[in-house]
Amino acid sequence: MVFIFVAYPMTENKVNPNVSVDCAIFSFDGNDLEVLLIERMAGDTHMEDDLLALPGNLIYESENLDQAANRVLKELTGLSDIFLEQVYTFGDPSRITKQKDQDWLRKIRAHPEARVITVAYTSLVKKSNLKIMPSSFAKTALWVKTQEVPQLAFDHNDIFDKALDYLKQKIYTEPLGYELLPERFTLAQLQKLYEAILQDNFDKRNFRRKILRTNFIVPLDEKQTGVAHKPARLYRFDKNQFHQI
Amino acid sequence: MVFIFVAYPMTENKVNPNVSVDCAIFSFDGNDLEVLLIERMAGDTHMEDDLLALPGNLIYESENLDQAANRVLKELTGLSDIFLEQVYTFGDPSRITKQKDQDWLRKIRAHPEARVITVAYTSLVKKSNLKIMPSSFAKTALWVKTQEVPQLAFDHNDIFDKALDYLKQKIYTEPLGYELLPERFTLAQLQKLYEAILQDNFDKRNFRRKILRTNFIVPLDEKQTGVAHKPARLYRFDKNQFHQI
DNA sequence: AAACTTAGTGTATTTATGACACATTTACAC
DNA sequence: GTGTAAATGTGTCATAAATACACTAAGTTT
Repeated sequence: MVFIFVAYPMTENKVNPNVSVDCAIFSFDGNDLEVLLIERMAGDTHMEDDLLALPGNLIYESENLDQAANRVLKELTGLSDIFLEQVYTFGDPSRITKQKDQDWLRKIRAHPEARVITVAYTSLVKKSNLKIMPSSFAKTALWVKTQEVPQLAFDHNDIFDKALDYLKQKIYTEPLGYELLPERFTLAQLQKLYEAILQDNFDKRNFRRKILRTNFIVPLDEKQTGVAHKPARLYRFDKNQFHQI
Repeated sequence: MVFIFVAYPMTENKVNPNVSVDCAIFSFDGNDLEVLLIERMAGDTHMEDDLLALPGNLIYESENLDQAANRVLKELTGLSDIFLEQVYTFGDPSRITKQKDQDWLRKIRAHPEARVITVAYTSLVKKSNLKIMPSSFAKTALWVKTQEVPQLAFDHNDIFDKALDYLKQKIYTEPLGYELLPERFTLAQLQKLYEAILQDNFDKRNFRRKILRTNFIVPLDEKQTGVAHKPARLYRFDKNQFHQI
């Protein structure tokens, strides 16, 4: 039997050296869905006119995939304590064909030519709670409206699409707004969120009837203040209720 | 920087040496859902009282994940030309804790202690079309009713559960029966299939009305023959129709 | 010809959906 | 302080879908 020898630094994963995780993190600005992207860096070298990317990196040998996703997201963006869910795994040998991706990998990876298999994760977060602190090879992290996502690194556009599909499925059976809206919110805000995710428009009266029937939101004895029109009643989520819209 | 050296035979995947695929293949015997399992073998050595497993094996360096799933399934069971869909990826470092799994890996793998990350695939097949021909390390391949699945190798019970959940979701939006029933079938057969997948019972009249409204099955001018009761009308699928039940 | 077995069908009630318009409450400008 | 702008909040009707429910029909077997 013929053997070849490959060298790995101790700090790397020698068992699954080319498995990564990528995170599609969504937020809502009141009107549009947004996704968190990073500008990547190669050491100290600035990459001129580089592609934006979803935050992601290789996994460690001793951690499971969920842990890897949480760690990598934190390292690149500073976000932690986020409930990440697995979406899909991408492993096509041709994932890495763009010149800019190859240039970047050559500067940062021990095996830049290797096919990397990546497990995609997604989550929803309230922007207001967050201070984004890019580090590791992320020069900056920024929110981009989902309608305005440009060409991304690697196959990250495919990953982004898959994550959005996952969201659309999920909103039918789970009260997703909990992660995206402030603690107290109006029904108009909730409706805009559903419209942003499902890419549709609903009749206000019908939407309210349907959403209130589910019991997963409860009315409060409070109103908006400081708005130049009739103030809307505020609601909160009841996490113990399940629903099906 | 400290380097360690690891040896790999040329025929192995040195880039992603511990990534595998596992397949949960379902069939329907007219009453129950069944899943395809293998008895594994270590070279020529019979493993006494071993656990059954889902067919699965390591991927090659040059193939994508879908291709790997198709190849592995064919090598272990002889099944080919099957539409396999990705379900979920399992990568917990503790996936391989059962003694019998460790014994088996030691006999068959270059790196038996390595954490293997596995991508789960699923598909539906008509048993009638198939000749199952176990080979590679599968000693036998057998159909087991989903209600009677025993403890399996590795975390294959988790994989099986996830694949079944995937099926349940899918039957609401796609005419799954196409892959599981004979070309011409009765509405009673179709109903039993839905009941088997969704683990529920439906009223005959209501089921018929609902399923016929979708237009994805079309009535034929033929009847069952050789049954000791009123023969049922036969139907076939119209693959061009989509539905939502 | 009687018994057995599964096929095939209709109706009434309740619940959900979709379409649609106007008065109410606040802030602000004048 | 009156008028205007802006978004809130609400009800009904028509249609469609879901649910619950029981008997006759058409074959085979004995």
